[in-house]
Amino acid sequence: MLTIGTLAKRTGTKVQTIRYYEQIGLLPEPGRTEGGQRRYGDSDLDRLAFIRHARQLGFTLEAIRELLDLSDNPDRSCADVDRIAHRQLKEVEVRITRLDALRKELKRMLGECSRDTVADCRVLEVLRDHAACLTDHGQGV
Amino acid sequence: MLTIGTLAKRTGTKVQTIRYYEQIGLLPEPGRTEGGQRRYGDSDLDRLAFIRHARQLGFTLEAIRELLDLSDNPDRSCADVDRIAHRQLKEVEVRITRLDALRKELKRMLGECSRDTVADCRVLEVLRDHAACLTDHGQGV
DNA sequence: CTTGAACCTCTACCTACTGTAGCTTGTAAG
DNA sequence: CTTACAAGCTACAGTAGGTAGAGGTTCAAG
Repeated sequence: MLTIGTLAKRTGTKVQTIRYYEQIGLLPEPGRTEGGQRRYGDSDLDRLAFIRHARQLGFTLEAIRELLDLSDNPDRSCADVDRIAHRQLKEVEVRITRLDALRKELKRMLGECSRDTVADCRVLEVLRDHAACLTDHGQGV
Repeated sequence: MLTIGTLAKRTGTKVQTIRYYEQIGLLPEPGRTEGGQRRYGDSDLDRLAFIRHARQLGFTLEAIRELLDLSDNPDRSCADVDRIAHRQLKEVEVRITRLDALRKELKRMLGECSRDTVADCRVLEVLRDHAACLTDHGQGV
């Protein structure tokens, strides 16, 4: 039987985060000692490890909830899992594309800075530039 | 004199967001009509455009606050602006690196999926894999 | 003068946690 | 057996960066 602190250390999670996962129903309510402290088993460790790994891969808690549901029904089609993972991959790729454009813009901006006073700072000028800004109302990062 | 709705349309911002920026002190309190409605001038449009453009480049509101402060004191050194922009560039590059690793992992995972039932789904197996997860407690995405 | 779109304030909600206050439990040492 | 104290508990507040809705008021066109 593991205490919440041990579980936290073994999965690299904060104690509060574990209680939070329980609160939102991602982790089942564990057994308690007479005094009311939580005690976990190995299946909790596995489940939490799964959650943390998926989080590291950028899955939202909602997606993880779906994955756990699928995982609990082993006879369902793998295609659902596949679909969720594909969606995640797409999102990651979109984010990368956006960040890359952003990186280029920042580099360009910095390349033009003459390092003089703010009055004629290129960086601020670029940021002030309406032409680029008012015409493009795409999503932020 | 512009209404808040016009300002919103011209900058691609939601009306509530403009009021939110005012609330946190990023935008100055504008003049009001007798009835209490906000009315903006061109300087407000410029400032908001600046904010939105910087947000699109991924700057935090705190960083934008700094940039606006610098912008209001044109005699200060451009180096401060440069420093903020460099910090931003670094952050973006870190995020890209992380996302790219993530993309590779997702692709690898999906490549191995046999599309059978969940019972032997590779995606879930990878997510369950302790070896990778319990040993690496790096920051999430 | 009427209509209705756009404005107002205020409050609550979102994600995914994190931190704090004030109190209780568990455990090891003496 | 007692004591000390780390680690646990609940409950609530706060973070970023907004977004949504209720319920009421104002503005401008027809």
